[in-house]
Amino acid sequence: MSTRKISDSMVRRLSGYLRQLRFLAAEGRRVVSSQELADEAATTAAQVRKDLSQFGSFGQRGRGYPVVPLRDELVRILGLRRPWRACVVGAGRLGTALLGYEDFGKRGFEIVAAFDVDPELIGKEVEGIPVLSIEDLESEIRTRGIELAVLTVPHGPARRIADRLAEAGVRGILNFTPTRLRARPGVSIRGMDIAVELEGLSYRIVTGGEPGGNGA
Amino acid sequence: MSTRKISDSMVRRLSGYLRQLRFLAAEGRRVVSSQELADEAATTAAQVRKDLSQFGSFGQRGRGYPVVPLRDELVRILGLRRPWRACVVGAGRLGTALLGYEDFGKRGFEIVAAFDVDPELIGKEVEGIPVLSIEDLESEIRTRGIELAVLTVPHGPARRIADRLAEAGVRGILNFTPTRLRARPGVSIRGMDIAVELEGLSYRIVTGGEPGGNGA
DNA sequence: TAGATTGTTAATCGATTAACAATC
DNA sequence: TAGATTGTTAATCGATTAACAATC
Repeated sequence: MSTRKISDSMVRRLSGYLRQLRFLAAEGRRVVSSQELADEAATTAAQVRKDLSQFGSFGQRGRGYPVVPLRDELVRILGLRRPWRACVVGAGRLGTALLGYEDFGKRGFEIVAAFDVDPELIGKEVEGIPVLSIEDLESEIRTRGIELAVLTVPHGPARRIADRLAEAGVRGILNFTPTRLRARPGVSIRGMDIAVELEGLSYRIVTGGEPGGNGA
Repeated sequence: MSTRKISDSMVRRLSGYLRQLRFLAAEGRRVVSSQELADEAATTAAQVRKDLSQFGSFGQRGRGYPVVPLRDELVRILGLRRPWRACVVGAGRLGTALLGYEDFGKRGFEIVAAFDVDPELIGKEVEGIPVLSIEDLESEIRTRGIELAVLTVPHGPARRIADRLAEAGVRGILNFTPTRLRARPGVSIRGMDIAVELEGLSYRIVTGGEPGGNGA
């Protein structure tokens, strides 16, 4: 199964191809060229072909790539054939906003619970999702089969809660806190650090460059 | 002034060093080694020294880097000496959550306005920030001297609004929408794409790797 | 002085780009 | 067949790592 090492930037590009393929499939398109995929994902046709060829030969020379089979292939590669069970930890403003983020479902991520410390919230539902006590974090994660966590707690408890999530068997954490989490074996971490991105924008602007970084 | 080309990943590391330097300065620490900065920013001591040496010689051999001067140097390099005037476009759940995100101010970004289409919201204040009509986007941006925009509108209008922001003279856009914005000369763009990051997590988990990507 | 740690050069590694034969 | 476009190899480019002389 051709397992080279795949860089983060390549995985991001694969997400971009998948998004475009889903769009084209919905429109009924049958075939797409590497050039067209490249345009949407802000890369080059050569890069698209190189990326895809890591996993097999999905296209037809002279014709392009068949939309639906390639989409399904990318869904398989990215591990999205079945939905992931996820929770939001921290039902504050940001957490609540994310509970209502409808694209989660569309993209294969099912939010099954939220956790918070606030007694006012615990036991209620927000956006149709039950808010549970963070005291029961470990047991609820186990009984509900939760695999991913979106972390939106304050800086103070962030590390400790990340440790508890790892302990409870969560496989991945999407970290919206301004806290750098230390790596834990068996747990993948992705950071969404607003301050870091804003500082990146600031740097690009003052140096007069618009190498827009990722273009997402 | 040493102007090599600086990669996005390097700018992200610089943000990480800055964060740690601010923390150390608040604690009263005088000196820090490349090794200590590396530990916090999830990189290596050699990388830290290489990164910093792009901009000058800030350390003392045998002693390390002086905390406050290096912090100030990074503030200067990243363009953070004066605060950036920013707005949030789209005062829905996510936009509102971001309006209350206190770290903006601490890190040198001042939110001076929000924009929305909802007549219920227009004219009110949310988190002490005035919500203005998106009809007045261009004029308000100009009169209020807004330089950055945080985009949290739905997919539908995202491209058009990004174009209007660019037209009105905004220098940078932090894009929380699931829409890929096309580059515009003079406007830097950073994407915070939740779906892309979740798919990245998914891939890392199914391939059993925890090369946690960024660790933010 | 002896120990520590930077700044910088050279070596390595990995990712991107270019080119083109294969083939639809 | 002629034109288009992939898959793949080779060339280029850039980023990271290692090593060590300089020097505090």
